[in-house]
Amino acid sequence: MFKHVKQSRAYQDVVEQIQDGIIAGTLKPGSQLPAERDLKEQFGVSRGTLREALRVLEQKGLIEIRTGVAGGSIIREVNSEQLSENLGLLIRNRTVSLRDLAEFREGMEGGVAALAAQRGQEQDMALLKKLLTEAEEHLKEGRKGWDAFIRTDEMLHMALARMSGNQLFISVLESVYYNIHTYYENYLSRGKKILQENFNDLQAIVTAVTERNEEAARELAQGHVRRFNTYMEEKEA
Amino acid sequence: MFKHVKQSRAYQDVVEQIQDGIIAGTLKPGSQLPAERDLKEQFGVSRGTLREALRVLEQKGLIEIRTGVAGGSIIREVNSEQLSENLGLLIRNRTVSLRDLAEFREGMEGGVAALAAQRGQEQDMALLKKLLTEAEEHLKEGRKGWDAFIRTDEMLHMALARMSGNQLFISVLESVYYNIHTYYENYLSRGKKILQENFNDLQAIVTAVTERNEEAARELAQGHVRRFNTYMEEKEA
DNA sequence: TCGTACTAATGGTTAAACCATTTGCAGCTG
DNA sequence: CAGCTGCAAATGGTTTAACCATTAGTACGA
Repeated sequence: MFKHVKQSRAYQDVVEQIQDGIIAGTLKPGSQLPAERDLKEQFGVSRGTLREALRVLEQKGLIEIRTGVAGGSIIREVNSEQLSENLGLLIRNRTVSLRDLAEFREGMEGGVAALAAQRGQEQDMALLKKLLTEAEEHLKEGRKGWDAFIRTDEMLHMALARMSGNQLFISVLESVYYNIHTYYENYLSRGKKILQENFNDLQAIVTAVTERNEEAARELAQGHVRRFNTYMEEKEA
Repeated sequence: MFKHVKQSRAYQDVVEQIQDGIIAGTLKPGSQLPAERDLKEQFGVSRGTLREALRVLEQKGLIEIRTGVAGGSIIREVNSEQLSENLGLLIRNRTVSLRDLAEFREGMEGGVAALAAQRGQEQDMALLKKLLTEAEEHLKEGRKGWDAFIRTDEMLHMALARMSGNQLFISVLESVYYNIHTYYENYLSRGKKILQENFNDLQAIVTAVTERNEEAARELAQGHVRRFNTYMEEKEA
């Protein structure tokens, strides 16, 4: 439950002070920290120690460091980049398999679809229909449209996630998709028949969402993901 | 898709070389890197630069650094700690509401229960029953057993997550529970009647899991979480 | 008006020294 | 001999001071 205490590490103290400031809102995204030579005075540490702290904060995704005059440490808008990186590391160390990723996604897409049905605005619904039309067009293009279809499919899923209004779903699903595409691109299902089935699923989901039928959206999305996981696993074997 | 290239940063090069070694398996978990004063020679950089690289690797969770003779940088077994930290930062920074956390959890618990029903071993089932018995005892203790009941409830949910055999579920749920307890402890439902209902739900879920009834387990777990989210939201209002 | 070159601010790197922590061993003591 | 004490050495942690590299702004000249 608790993390081990590492004592007498000055840079850790610096990291925590800045991090707390960001979380508390004292340090707002976009604003700049003082220059290293100033900061080291304020913290009462050497520049080397301060820089180790800044490296840690950078790795956590909390700041971005630019060189040159008017450069320096800029507080970042927090995003899911670091989460993605860590997921990627886990995956590459074989701790997380394709099956794990897919199962995880299955767990979430149902909830996302239900929330999207509940909270989507008119403009969101319009976007869904637009993406659906795009997908259909890519499908008609035959083999050369397959990759584009898969991209559109993903955009549609991410649009649903954004409609859920839940940043956790958005960030985590972003990570999952990023890692699936980076490390398992080849296992994504292709082929006329299977993509047609995929499209039919999407159409049904979008219809349920636009009709604000939460339970139908949940069931359809879950079933859809589950079925396509099976296809991927067959391909993996 | 691609990350921005940051040029002329020597420490990044060091990070990548070591990280690649770990991923490729050349550097195995548990093994030690040479001392800083040796490493800096091998990489041809100064000690300060090398240390910035080590700080980054440490923050990524790839190495652990110990002081003293026989200390140094030890390659770590990759685990979910960093993922949890990132998720925690996202949660805190986005000022994610209790509702967001709860919805997210709702999305996952169903999948977890279904997988647990599918993959649980005999000993896992035994643990579930043991935890259920404990929970019942805490319930009988009245008001003073409430906190203990909630802990047991959480342990039961984590046991289910572990039974799923999916490291992603395990890591993410760990982080979600940790953050709920850290920031929303006061909103957790208490009271004789409500905890009794909670217990009944748990009993039903465990029964479904031990009978390997995936769909029942999924439905029960999802419904359970959803219902208790409503209670929490009422309390929040 | 445009472009070139200089200037200054800022992060990136280096070097050498010293501090702090930890392990293990030598030697002392009972 | 058993066990404690304290020192020595290895290793990470920190400091200092200097210099290199990159970049935005500015002054100046074609």
